[in-house]
Amino acid sequence: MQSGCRRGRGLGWWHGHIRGYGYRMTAQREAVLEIMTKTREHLSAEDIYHQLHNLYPNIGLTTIYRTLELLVDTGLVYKFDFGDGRARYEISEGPDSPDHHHHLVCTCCGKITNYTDFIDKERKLLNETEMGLSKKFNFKITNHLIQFYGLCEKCNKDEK
Amino acid sequence: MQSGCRRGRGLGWWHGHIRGYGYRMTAQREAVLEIMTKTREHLSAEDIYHQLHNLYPNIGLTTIYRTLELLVDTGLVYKFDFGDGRARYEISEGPDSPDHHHHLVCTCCGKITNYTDFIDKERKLLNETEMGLSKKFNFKITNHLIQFYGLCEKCNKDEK
DNA sequence: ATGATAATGGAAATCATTATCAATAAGGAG
DNA sequence: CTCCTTATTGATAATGATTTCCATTATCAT
Repeated sequence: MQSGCRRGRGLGWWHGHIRGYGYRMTAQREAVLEIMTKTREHLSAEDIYHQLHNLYPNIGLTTIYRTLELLVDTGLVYKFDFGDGRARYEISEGPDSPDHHHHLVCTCCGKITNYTDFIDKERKLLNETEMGLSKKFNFKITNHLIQFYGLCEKCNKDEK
Repeated sequence: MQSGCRRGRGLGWWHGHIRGYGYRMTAQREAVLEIMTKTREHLSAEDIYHQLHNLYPNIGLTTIYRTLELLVDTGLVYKFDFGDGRARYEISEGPDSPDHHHHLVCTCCGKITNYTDFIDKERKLLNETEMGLSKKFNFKITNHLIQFYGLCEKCNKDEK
């Protein structure tokens, strides 16, 4: 994939990105990114905190929050609200990446299912809509959110 | 419109709905609905609380929250998260109503703009997507959320 | 009108997220 | 490589929206 970009010192590909924004690279930020890139789950700040606590017993929850904010601001991470009262984060693949996906949220058990199907059609509609709305309302659209809610297979069965 | 349904006693059209779910009709619920139906704004629980405080000085914020939860559960009201740290509520017109709309959220000043354009195209795509996803993941979709984020006309100007 | 029970409201509790601030560490200059 | 400026960290306290508790009150079927 992008293995050709690896440097001898084992720096993550995100170093340049972070430094480019004028931020310093720290072990804590490294650690958070390490975790984010290795999972497809939708972690909360506390999830990350707990996972890191083994490796870095002294890392503070505050730092996790601050780091996540930074990562969201620089576009490395997406922040989501699935309605369970805490924010959830996921590494950004960019809206044009083939990995770009949206979410099905089970309103019963909270399970999140990623889907990539229909993304192309969605993207087409979204582009049209964004252009139309931008023009009509003079609204400069920078982002969008699509989410489906319902019952996952398991909860749907259990309900009967 | 639906004025033919009015009864002599001035009961809101929602009485039957609420009673139908086995809930009692109270002055407080009446009052919250009264406000919700008279505005196109996206009120928070506290907004409603303050607006009601003039008429019902003794109404409790707790009751507002409980009432809103009830109204959401019975489908009379939609609950939204526009990212400003508090839930916002809006009377439901039903996803098939001609008043059904989605939202543009200004990430700078928080302004919410309703739009009804493109809703038809959206609905078409959403239906297809919902059917496809339901089948593929055995996920029973009951609801969806679409939101656009960006800068409203004013904030976009001010930024320059 | 009466009684069973749902609903209310005020205060206290939760809980995710932020603010504060002294101590620490990153990284550019020399 | 070392020093120094300044961003970053982490422990703790604060915040603020939403919930929980529970004694009091109001609804409505009978």
